[in-house]
This record gives sequence, C-alpha cells and structure tokens, in this order.
Amino acid sequence: MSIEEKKRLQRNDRVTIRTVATHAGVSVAAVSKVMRNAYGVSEALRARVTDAIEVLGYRPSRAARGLRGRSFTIGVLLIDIRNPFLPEVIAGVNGVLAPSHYQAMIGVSDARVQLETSLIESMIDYKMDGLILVAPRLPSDIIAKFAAQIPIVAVGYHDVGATAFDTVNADDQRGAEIAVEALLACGYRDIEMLSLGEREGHQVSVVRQREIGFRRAIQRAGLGSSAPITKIPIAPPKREETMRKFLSRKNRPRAVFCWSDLDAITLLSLAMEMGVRVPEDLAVVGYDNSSTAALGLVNLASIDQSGRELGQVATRTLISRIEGRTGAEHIFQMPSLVSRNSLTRSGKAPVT
Amino acid sequence: MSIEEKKRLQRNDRVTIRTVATHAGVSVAAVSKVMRNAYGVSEALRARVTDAIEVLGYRPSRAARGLRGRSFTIGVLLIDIRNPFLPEVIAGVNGVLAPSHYQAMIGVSDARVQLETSLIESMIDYKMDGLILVAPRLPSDIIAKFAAQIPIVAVGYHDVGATAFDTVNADDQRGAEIAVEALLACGYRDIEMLSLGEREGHQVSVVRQREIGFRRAIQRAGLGSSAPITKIPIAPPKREETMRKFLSRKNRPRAVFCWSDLDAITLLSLAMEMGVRVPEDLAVVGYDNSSTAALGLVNLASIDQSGRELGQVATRTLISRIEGRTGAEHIFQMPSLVSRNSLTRSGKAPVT
DNA sequence: CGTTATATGGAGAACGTTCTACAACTCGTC
DNA sequence: GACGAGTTGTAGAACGTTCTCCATATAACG
Repeated sequence: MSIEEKKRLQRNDRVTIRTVATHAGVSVAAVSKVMRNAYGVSEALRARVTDAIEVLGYRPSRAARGLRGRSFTIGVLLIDIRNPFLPEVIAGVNGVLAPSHYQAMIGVSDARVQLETSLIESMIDYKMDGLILVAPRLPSDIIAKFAAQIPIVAVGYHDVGATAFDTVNADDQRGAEIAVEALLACGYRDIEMLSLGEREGHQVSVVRQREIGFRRAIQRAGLGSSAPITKIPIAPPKREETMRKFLSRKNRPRAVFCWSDLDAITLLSLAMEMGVRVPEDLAVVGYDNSSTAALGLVNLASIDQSGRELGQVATRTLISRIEGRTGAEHIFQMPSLVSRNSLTRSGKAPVT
Repeated sequence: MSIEEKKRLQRNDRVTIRTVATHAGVSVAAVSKVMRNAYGVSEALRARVTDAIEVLGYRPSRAARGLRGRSFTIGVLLIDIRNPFLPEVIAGVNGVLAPSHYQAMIGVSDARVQLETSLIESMIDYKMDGLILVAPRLPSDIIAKFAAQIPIVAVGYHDVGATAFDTVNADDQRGAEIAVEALLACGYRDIEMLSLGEREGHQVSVVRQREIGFRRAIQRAGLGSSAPITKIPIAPPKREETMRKFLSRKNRPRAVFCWSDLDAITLLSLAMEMGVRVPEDLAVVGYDNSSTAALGLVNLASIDQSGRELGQVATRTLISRIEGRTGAEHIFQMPSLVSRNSLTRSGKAPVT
C-alpha cells in the first residue's frame, strides 16, 4: 500500500515533502524539521530523512515555502544592465551567496520608476527574504515604506539619515576629491567636471555626491568659488553632441573629471576623432575603473570603487539584517585612483 | 462587524484576496475570477471588484499564485553578465514583456554547470511560467528533462534536433562565413581564426558553430583543407599570453577572425602595444558588434547578431509555448557585417 | 513506584491563491 | 407550470510548505 503509493507518486507527480515522509516512514512535520534543522530530531531520524531526500531527489517548493516561511531568495534590483560597473556588483553578491543556501534573483528596472516599483512589489509578493537595490531611483520615503515589509539594503544611494534600511556606498565625495587632487598634482589648474544631467536634484545619487566632492576639492585648492560643471543629457543623441561641443570650445579646460567611465571613454573616442590629444591637450580622469578603461587602446585613468566589494558588503549586511539586526547601518568604502595614460604621458601620477 | 473586520485587516496585515472579497461584498472565488478574467462574471460584479482592488491597493501574492496556478513570471538564465552581448538580450526580453502582465527574473550562472542546474531548479520550484536559457552549458538531454516540467526556449544553443524545447539562434555558421568572405574580398588570403577553448566538444555552442562556418568558407575559397584555428584558453592569465604569442609568431597570418569582440578588442589592444599595425599588418573581424567595438578608439569590424532581437523573438516564442503550442520550433536569424577600420584603412568593405 | 522533567515525533491549522463542482436564478418553450 | 438551457455567483478542496501545540517515551529523582 505504502509502496504502491510511493511508486505512483514517483511515476506521475512531483516529489513533495509528503513523498519523502512516507518513504522514510515518518511524519511530514519530521521532514520539515530536518529541512530547517530545527530542534527536536534524533540522529537516527535525521539520517532516515536525509537518505530519503537523497534517494528521491527531493527539492522543496520555493513557492510553497514563500507562502508560509522563508524562501531563501534575495532579490537584486539593477537600474541598468549595460553599465559595466553593475555586473561587478552582481559578481560580489553571487560570490557571498554561493556557499550559503540563499540564491539571488535579479530584476532590471531600466531606470524607470514605474518598473522599479513594480519589480520591488513583485519581489515582496514572492516573499523573498531581502532586497538589494542598486542605485535605485525611488525617493527615500518610498523605499522606507517598502523596508517595513522586507529587509532592504541600498547600494549607491547616499542617505545616511535613513533609519528603515541600510546603505552601502563608496565615498563618492572623496572619490571625486582624489580625482581632482591627482589632476592638481600633475600641475593642471584649469579643471572641469563632466556630470550627468538628471531629472530631479536627487541628492542621494552618486553623481550628485561626486559633484559635491569636485566642488570642495576645487575650492580647497583656491581655484575660485565656482567650480565649472558641464552636464551631459541622458538621451543618447544629445549625449555625443554635448561632448563634441565641449571638446571644440575655445575655453576648453586643460583637464576634465568625468562622472563615469561610460562617458569618459566616449569622450576619449571623440577627442581622437577631433584631433584633441590626450593628455597633451586634455587630461581625463574617469570613474568606476571599468574593464574597458584598462584596455591598452583606451588607457583611461579612473577612480576605482570596487563594485565587487560593494556587492559583497551589501550582501553580508542584508543577511545580518534578515537574521534579526535592527537599526540602520550606513557603510562607506574608500575609493582609489588608478593612474593611466590619460592623466600623464607616462601613465604615472606624480607623488604628492 | 464586516466593517470592523475590514479595518482590522487594513491596519495590521496584508491585503489579501479575502480582504477584497469582504470589501466588495462578494465571494473570494468571484474576486479570483475577475483577476484571471475568467468566464462567468457580470459587468456589475466586475466593476465592484475592480473598485475594491483599486481602493485597497490589492496585489496578488506571487508565492500563493505559484502554489496553485501561474505565477506570471518568466525566468532568464544568463551564463555570464560581463559579456556586453548578453545585456542586449535582456533588453529585448524586457521590451516584449513590459506591456504584458509577465515579468522577468534573471539568474546568473557564471558558466558553472552546478549553479546553472540549481538556478533552473529554483525557477521551476518557484513555479515560474517559462524559462529562457541564454547560452546554457547543460547537455541537451538534461535540458529536455527540465523542459518536461516547464516551457523552455534556449538562445545561443544549436540543437535543431531538440523536440522538447525551442531554440532561437543567429546563424553562427553563416556569420563566420560572412566574416571570412569580407576578409577575402579585401584581398587577404592568409586567414586564421581565434576561437575559444572549451572543456568539451560542445557542438551546440555558438563558438563551435562559428568554427564550422569558418572552415567551410576557407575551403570553399580553395585555401587548403585545413583551416587554422587557434584556441584561446578560458582562464584569464593564459588568455592574454596566448594572444601575445599569436601576435609575435613569425608565420602570423595576414588576417584574423575572432570568435567574440570580447577577445578581439583585447587583441587590438595588445597589437597596439606590440607595434602590430591594424589593419596594415593584421586585419581583424570580431563577433557581436558590441558597443565597445563601435568606439572611435577601437573601431573594430564585427559581425552583428542583434542580441535585442534574439531576446524579443525568444520571448515571443516562449509565450506562445506557454499558451499551449506543442512541437519544437527552431528559429534562425541572419547576422550581418559591420565594417570598420580594423578591416580596411577606409573602414569600408569592398563590394563583392 | 509515583512524580516531574526532558527529549522526540506527529496532527493539523495556517499561508493566499486557483479552480471544480454545484447552487440559484432567469428565461424561453412546450 | 414543468422542464431544460444558459448565466452568474459561491463553497470548499487543493497546492506544498512551516510551525504551534500536543502526545508519547524515556530518564531522573525522591
């Protein structure tokens, strides 16, 4: 009877916790206990159950788990999958998660608030155990409201005042300062920043933080109180146009700090096309130290904020919150300069 | 009583289908019917229910849905998030899914069979509605076994014999032929291929297909029966070393077709470092037409296989299968050449 | 030997949906 | 006015877990 039932189940249907229970000759509750290694199971029982699990190839249904308890999944929300910095963060997340029983599921919002919201809601509806939001666009109070329903860590989101969720960031202000200091050390005095134009004045965004650091460093060097910042529009056709205009300006600066390698590399390409020599006519420092920047053909000096490390730290922070920590943590990491030929001919930064 | 209950529920807990039902004064089943717009609901009832849903801000639990019926989620499995070709595929998937009520959740396997398997299993365990596997490493029979449990479309996986799942591919054989034909048209006769060394002889992989196309084109041109193929090891340190060795070989060919822009761009960088002029000393054609290839600094001729389109087609194919189609489809798309300076000085390919 | 503490296993109620089967009601139609 | 057909709504059993009691067995102790 029990054997027949077993066979029938094995032939047709999914192996459920019930299949395992009958096979091992124990109750469903016992199997569940073993799975969650909860208190109150003898060694003998545990062995019987694990054997049955092995033999039957049982995998608990995440859907059912999510309905009642934990789902052992953490959601990662990426603003954009094309910026080569973001995959690094994912690599960090996966690295930490791999040896654990957690898994990452990724959603891509394409920088659209609408989609971002609905993805976060979906992840909550899946009863995921926690969320890592990478450079989210949503305002802080909305994120806080979500954080009441699920543990959240935001990466690349400067909001040290947040009490409902944690943040993990590179110190973007300091990163910008380091870039400017390097340019100063090379003797450049006429320095401009290429930044990203964003809809709102999102103070939390990494870009705004870099602007703040840029301004501070310029002023600290006594180079006038108005640090010039050119904003690059987000729409692709205008993007190149703005850079071309910048390169052909009569009062083009001697050096430029660009908010991201993404645009810095395009700038280098356009400079080559237009006959502007780098670094002789224009020195360039980018941000992110992406793999493309390291190519011999490109050779772009850049500020390195290890995305991988950011991902690792964010994951550990999230897990500690899932496991009961309350009270927000706000973690900062120190970026560093990677000097290359776009800074000086030799590629070496002068020692300060 | 009913009002009090409503209030209590609203204050504390999640808004469930039951909350909506009591609020609208109908049964749970009725609400479910409206949600799934099933047969047998009057306009009046539908209106009452949709109103209640609106007012309460009800969102069905994906976890619970998954337990019983559809979850309206499709899983995408990426082998690697760093190759800039793959995000394009995601963009295509998201584009098709956006207006629908489906959502994509992405898993990254980092080319590890172990992780790939467990991610696929997880997605099944979440009762996702279908899977898009991008360049999976798993053998065909294993995928077929999974396909018995969930609709599957494989992208970048050449297995036209598969009956259990669909495939969507660019014609990689033809792509390689086009590359060789372009090089021939430029007058180069001494052509070699840089390919990727893989553990097994995975005939299904895009790389192998490109090798087949390369060989055929070379033989068709009457250039000897043994088309020379150099394999690049997967491990990063050896990777550069192999390319350096290739570039410094005495019998280095006049032209090279590289399996992917990823390596072609590194090759260009090394060539510059080592004083090998492109295209005067060595002409190069890559594969994927990645955004980096288009940069002025790089200017790499490449075979374009629109990843975005691949993603779109795969998604439509998957949805049609989810909605009942049986019998495998195997779809091919035609790649094309994008000529740039790594092919000829002018960047234009001669007309054949 | 009776009483109490402790360790182990199980019954069964959730969780929030879907969906089958059926009840109730409205029309025609003979 | 009885009967079938069609329409609209509902009750309630799944789905596969988790987890709170509760029952039983064993040990400890006076």
